[in-house]
Amino acid sequence: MSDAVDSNFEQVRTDKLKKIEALGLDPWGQRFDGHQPIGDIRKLPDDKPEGERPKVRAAGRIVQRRGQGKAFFIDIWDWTGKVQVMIGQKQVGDQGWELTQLFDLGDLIGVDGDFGKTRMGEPTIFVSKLTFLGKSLLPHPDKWGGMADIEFRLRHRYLDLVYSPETLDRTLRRIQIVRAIRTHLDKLGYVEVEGPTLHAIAGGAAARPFITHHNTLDIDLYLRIALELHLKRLLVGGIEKVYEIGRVFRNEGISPTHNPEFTMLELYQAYGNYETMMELTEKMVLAAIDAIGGEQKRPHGERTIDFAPPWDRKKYGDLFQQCTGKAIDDRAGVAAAAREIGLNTQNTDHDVLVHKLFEIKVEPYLETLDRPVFVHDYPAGLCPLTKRKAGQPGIAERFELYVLGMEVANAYTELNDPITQEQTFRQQLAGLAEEDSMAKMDADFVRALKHGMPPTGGLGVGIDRLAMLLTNTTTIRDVILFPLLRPEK
RNA sequence: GGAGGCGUAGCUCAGCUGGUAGAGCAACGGACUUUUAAUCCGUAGGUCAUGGGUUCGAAUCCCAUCGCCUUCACCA
Repeated sequence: MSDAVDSNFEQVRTDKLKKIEALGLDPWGQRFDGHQPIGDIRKLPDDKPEGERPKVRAAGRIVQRRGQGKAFFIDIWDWTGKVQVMIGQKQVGDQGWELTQLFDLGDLIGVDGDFGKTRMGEPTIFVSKLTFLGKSLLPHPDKWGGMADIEFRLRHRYLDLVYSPETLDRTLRRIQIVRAIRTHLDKLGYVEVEGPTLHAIAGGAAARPFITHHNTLDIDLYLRIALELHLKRLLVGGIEKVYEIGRVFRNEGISPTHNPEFTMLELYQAYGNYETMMELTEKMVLAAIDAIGGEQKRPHGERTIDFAPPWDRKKYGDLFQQCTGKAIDDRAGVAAAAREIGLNTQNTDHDVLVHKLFEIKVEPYLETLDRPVFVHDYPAGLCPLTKRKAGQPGIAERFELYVLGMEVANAYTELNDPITQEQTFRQQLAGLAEEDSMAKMDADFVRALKHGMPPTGGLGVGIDRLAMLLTNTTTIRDVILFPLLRPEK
């Protein structure tokens, strides 16, 4: 961006600001009570004859202007809609007319007038009184060109919200989705809590944390990578149905489906298991869909997702057999299939090998499905902190919800056995690479478990990804208002 | 982090195998009291991301740097 040119535009507008002051007006505006949402005004009858028209008061941003001699037609925008206002020289007086000459695209104004139609049939506020509410010193994008540059839109999200209707729409729908989830869970008797964001030990997931520092205590702290370990402490404390919707931070790559900070729902129900969570997940997502219009067949990019219940449930092992032709416990067959596609089978755990094959052979198949599918009953080796199925020590009670191949939810029958938990912590630590060595034994958490945690069903949902799927958005950066960007130089 | 692509006026974009930087909107000056693809006449606006190099001559070719996008890897 060229400073010389910017300051030129800015200078012109600053000069106008001074002229507005010279008119005795406040160029930054004052409290302006009682204005009606433009969307509401647009619903008023606009076919009344002059004299019987509804009186209205609106406030908004000037987004388009058409001068016509002694009359101006201006479109003002607020977050509920857009409406044309007509400003006539006779109607607003000398001061109002002089002010009108000083308007720029982007300025904020308030209008009082009555609502009707012009001769051309356009719903219009015929202004009797103008109030100046705020000057814009920098030029806004023009309405016709719009905002096409992705980087420009991300760095000027405030403009994107005004000039890209889909951005505002998507933002509001995401908010409705989250609110519907909260309402649904509250109705079921879950309570929402707020766990700490600064952790002495970043646990609950396999991810690299961000490091920060507390000055007075003089200790390094980590931004949380999961909500899990504190919510489980609350289960020990008797809070039986608990959830948190909150930001977690993972110091990893950025992609259309990954932002370094993102919003997770984690939920735990004492005396439940993963089946409890499957039922809950389906109902909760359907409640969210209801909140934003209710269509269960939803477009997503080139595809259509059909959320009509009941959603399919497929066993991990069955999918594996279907897509690889090998039984999941066929050690020789799995190894052979792995070698066939160039995987190193030396010193690799059988279950780990199975999952690599799953990613390569099964996930592409899951991407082809246009309905959500619960994949359940995972190999126990993949989820050490999950309870085993009764009588099947090789199978863990876990499911993941896949939609178009995207992992949206992950749920477990949680391990509440502190002895196994502690062993697993130790095994993980022993096998960690140098760069992951910030992971530590969470002795305090194990101590909590030793006081007795109920058998529990637990669920995690990536809220951003769910919002993507429900709002037909293909990049996570468009469901997050301020995704991480490198700072401008 | 690897590989590819992109970066021209405030915004949206042209600019061919190297030959004096363009348009529309926005802006500025003037005209017009009912306009709605966006009235008419005129004016101004650019270190072509940044820094090097090749060349008589670079927005255009080469190298490096910065930023964004796509993709792979890691994850949710």
